[in-house]
Amino acid sequence: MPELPEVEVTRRGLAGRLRGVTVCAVRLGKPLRWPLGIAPQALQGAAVGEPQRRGKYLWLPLAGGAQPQGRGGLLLHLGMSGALAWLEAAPPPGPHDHFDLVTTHGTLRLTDPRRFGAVQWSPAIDAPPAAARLATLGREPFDPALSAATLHAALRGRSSPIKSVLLGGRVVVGAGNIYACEALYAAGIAPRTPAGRLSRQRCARLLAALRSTLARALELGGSTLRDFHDAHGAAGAFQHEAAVYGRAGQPCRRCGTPIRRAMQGQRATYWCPACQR
DNA sequence: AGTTAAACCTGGTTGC
DNA sequence: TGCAACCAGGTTTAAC
Repeated sequence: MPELPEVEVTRRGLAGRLRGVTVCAVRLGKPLRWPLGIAPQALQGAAVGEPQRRGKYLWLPLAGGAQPQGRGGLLLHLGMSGALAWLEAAPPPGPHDHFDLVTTHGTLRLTDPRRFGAVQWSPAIDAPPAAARLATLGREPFDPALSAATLHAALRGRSSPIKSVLLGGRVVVGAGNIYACEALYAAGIAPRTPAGRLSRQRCARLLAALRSTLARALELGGSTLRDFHDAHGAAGAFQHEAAVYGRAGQPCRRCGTPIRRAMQGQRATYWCPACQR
């Protein structure tokens, strides 16, 4: 679930709450995608910093731990079904609670039924292993340096469908299956169009559509299909506004043509065959 | 190098 | 009702 808007909503919900907070303990549940990479007790006494986001990853800085190797931070990913919660009084962990950062002021808890999520310690965001995770990521969608011209140049020569390229995150990060479908609809571009065949003008439309789609999702607190909740337990509302995602067979909100669904690279793609060319 | 398929997991829904 | 098959927000690895 968690695409850029959901991760950013989570970050904003935590921002300001972690100031002056110190780690008391780390509790681990079932294994997640990656090992933590450090002994949990080494993080005891570390001061928690402000969370940062890169793509769909969160970076939580830690400083001044009881042991010098505690310095660094945690790289977190919510996977498909993860959600982070800030709990001032944490109940005992449930069967899907796989990571607790217990602090002096509350507990940061990762709940993730499918366990595609991850938490990994790294000595710095630009040192391994975090750096390796982030190295292949494309541009941030709201990076002012990302323009229609740079997007057009990055897509040149690529034969993959534009939908797959958006999902890949190596050109521009942030769009997952929901927002890739929605942005392509807003841009009027058929998802199977070879990426390298988009004109510069269509790249401009796509970039604007991606930005407006993600911005609208941020306003609505993201999308909650099932598992996602922000740091304070609130669900998102964007799913009620989706124009194509999950609407196979229903009429296009613009022209009435039934929305189509097809598998593309092992993922379901939704589009309007009349509005998207 | 670029593209595509399969794998990682659990739970909910659908269909026989 | 029971059970098998299929589907789901993402990334990583292996195999063309």
